[in-house]
Amino acid sequence: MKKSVYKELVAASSRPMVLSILTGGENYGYEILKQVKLLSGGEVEWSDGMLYPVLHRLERDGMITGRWQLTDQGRRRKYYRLTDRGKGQLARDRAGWAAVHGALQTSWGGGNV
Amino acid sequence: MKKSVYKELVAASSRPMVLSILTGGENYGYEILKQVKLLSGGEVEWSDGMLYPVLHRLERDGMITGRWQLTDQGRRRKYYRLTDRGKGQLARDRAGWAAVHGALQTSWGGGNV
DNA sequence: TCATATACCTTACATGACAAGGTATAGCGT
DNA sequence: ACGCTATACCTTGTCATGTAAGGTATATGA
Repeated sequence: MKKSVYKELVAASSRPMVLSILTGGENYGYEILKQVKLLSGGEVEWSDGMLYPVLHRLERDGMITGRWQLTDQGRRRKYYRLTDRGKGQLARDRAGWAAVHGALQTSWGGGNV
Repeated sequence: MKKSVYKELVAASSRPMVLSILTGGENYGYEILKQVKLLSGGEVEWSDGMLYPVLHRLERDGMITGRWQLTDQGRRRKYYRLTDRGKGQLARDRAGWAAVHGALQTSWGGGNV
């Protein structure tokens, strides 16, 4: 597993990342895990033991809603969908991320790195 | 205090931000607090109760070294300086940040946000 | 005299990733 | 029939970290 990403960074990005992925339509945990890896070009790999609690919290807080579905192959999946509340949270998360990223960019550019 | 920045984001950015600020030369806690606010255009405001433990951890881990100094006005300050180890950590943090930021950018651009 | 700014520090509490474990089914090779 | 891998979900114990709230002390200006 790639370890360039420290855990605080995972914590900071998990909610906006999941919400953002769900703007592309319903999705389920195992697939989201693969999406994250794909979106980062293989740089970011989440553990499932971290993702499922994230999904449960988001559902508990009304950011997403889940429904169980059985595939033709006989596997059970829990599909999640973004709520209006989740869309609002995503917008706030993006704003926060932009603020911090901007400050880091400025300090990186301004310093003699 | 501005609250667009959730605490996980503070946790993810505190180390690279402090290390980055110290690439500009020696600095002390109270001034770093003001630098962060300045660098973010007022968007990010850290509490001092969060910063001091960060500085202590960084010093404990050999990323920075501190020395006490008395100003002409009779105030005591603890000035911190970046170590080689700290420079290496900053490089890794920047790489991790870039990976996650890239993934978020892709998901934001790819989704119908 | 009193409020504000400077400048540092600590503790109780809640949150969240990580490691490690678990359950169960499908598909493949031998 | 057996074992291995992938799919697909879940939980628990431990550790790290921000927040809120408190503390100490000095300088400056109204």
